[in-house]
Amino acid sequence: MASKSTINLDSTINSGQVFLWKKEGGFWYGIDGDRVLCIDSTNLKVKSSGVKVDYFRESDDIGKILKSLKKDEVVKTAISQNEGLRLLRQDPFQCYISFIVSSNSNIQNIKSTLNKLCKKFGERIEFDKKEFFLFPTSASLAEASNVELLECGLGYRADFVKKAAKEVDNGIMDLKLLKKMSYDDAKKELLRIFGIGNKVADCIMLFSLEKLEAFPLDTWMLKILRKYYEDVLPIEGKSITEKRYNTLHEKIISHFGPYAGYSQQFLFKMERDAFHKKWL
DNA sequence: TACTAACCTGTACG
DNA sequence: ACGTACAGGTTAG
Repeated sequence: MASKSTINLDSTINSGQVFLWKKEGGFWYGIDGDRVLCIDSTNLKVKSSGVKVDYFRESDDIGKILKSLKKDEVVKTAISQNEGLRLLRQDPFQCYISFIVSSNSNIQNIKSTLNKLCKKFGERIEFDKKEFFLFPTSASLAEASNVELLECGLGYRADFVKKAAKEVDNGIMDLKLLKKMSYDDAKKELLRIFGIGNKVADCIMLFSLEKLEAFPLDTWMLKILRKYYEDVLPIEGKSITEKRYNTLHEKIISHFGPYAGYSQQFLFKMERDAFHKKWL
């Protein structure tokens, strides 16, 4: 079992998995679906405005997971540089929309757009004598006008967001159900959605749908694989096609093991930090 | 099937 | 001030 004291909040929040967090006077405040989370950075006490969930995945056997991950030397180094980095268990709908918004964008833009979406379409609540806007419901985004969505800075993704929200709102896309499905089946479902490709599907599955074998391959991860895994996991060609993505993913699972998603998170964090890339 | 251009926004740089 | 480069994944051709 993970002890909360082993979690490094700063590393965890600044690792590209969440966007709606801000630090104010020793406290981290974050939006997760229909609630606000507040975490004391020093003793990691969690206060929440809504239902409690295991947001920090404390029920994971992190000792066992880390032991498995450390079989790989590069990951072992990445772990030593980021002790306490953890995967989070996010609200599925927020995660689904967030990573659709993330496509072909960067962390600063994603954060800005998601904040605007919350402000325009989310419920306003007071928590800790501060004002917050919860993540919009699928219904509110499904009904949103194009103009309003564009005002949030979505650009051509406005169409993606609206259609994706509609699919959830009318029940055709059942995110809860995807949690119970296999990796392959859940992925097939997500890929139906306009605006969701391989990378975004893997992010949604890893961060909110209990698929620890998901290994999102973005430009950074491709860079990492070429740099450290040239011999074990060679990538043919310059770009990554659908077919290559799938065959590579299978090889990744057999190399990194069933918790490959955790490996990905450590590697991603390490490499972006090495290039001094900005987080939240 | 495989490759490539187009897509929108915000920021940084000259 | 004004253009140009760049960060990013998915879709459509």
